[in-house]
Amino acid sequence: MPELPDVEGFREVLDSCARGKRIERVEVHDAGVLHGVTVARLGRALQGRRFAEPARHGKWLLARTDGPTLMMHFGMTGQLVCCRAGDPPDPHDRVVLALGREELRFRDQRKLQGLWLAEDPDADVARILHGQGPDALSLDRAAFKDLLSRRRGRVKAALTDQSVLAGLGNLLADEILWRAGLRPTRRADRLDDAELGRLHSEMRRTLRSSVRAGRVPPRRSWLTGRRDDSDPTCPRCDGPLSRGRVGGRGTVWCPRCQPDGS
DNA sequence: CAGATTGTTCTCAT
DNA sequence: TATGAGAACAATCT
Repeated sequence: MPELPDVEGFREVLDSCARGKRIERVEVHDAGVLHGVTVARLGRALQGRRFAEPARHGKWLLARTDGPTLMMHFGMTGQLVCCRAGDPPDPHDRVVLALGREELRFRDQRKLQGLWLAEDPDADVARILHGQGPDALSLDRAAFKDLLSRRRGRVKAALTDQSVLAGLGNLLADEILWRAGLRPTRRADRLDDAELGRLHSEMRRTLRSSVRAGRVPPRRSWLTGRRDDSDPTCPRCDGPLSRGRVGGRGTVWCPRCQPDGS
């Protein structure tokens, strides 16, 4: 689930639930989600700290405090939820930060990613985010075109490569390519200027609507709302959608609206 | 039971 | 050097 819009939603959860509040207690229910930090060290580093304004880069959420920064990555199934203290625990609540009346819970079924601690909020954040490309929402048209036109692989692979631009996942990439009318298997460096321009506009439009919805909305007018149908049809032309594998991920496209050649 | 899954990362091949 | 395929990771669901 978590792509840029979901993580932006978690950032809002963090902002409204935790900003300005003091971390009274750190409960680690499953140390398997901690990366490069022990339970004891995490507790010592966070206890007594106050949350500051959170930030996001791509799919990373940065929970800043008046001390270290807690960095979260949600993998495929992670979420950040704000509960009242004493709300019934979910079996997948891996880490709970008690804030007084509220609790911030890092909930994750599969534990593919998790929590990192940046004790030095400048150096460590930079180290952990090293290799991430620019955030997809902050990329202007010129920079986007420049980035994509240097990629010789498939355009979908470029869009979902976090080192090229950060934030797009499998659903968003398919949705954006469908809207732009581009086959996911097209080589990025063979897209012409108009196609790159379209791709950039559709990326921004799709991201904006998705951020508003807190996820890539499965509306029937979107590709995302059709991709799990047993015989999916294109919301635009009503023709059958194709399924395949691009860059190792399940990919859906419309053979009519997303032509093969250029 | 086999196969699939919205994320990342690593290895090996091209 | 850059890409791509496939596996691995974990825990389900179909």
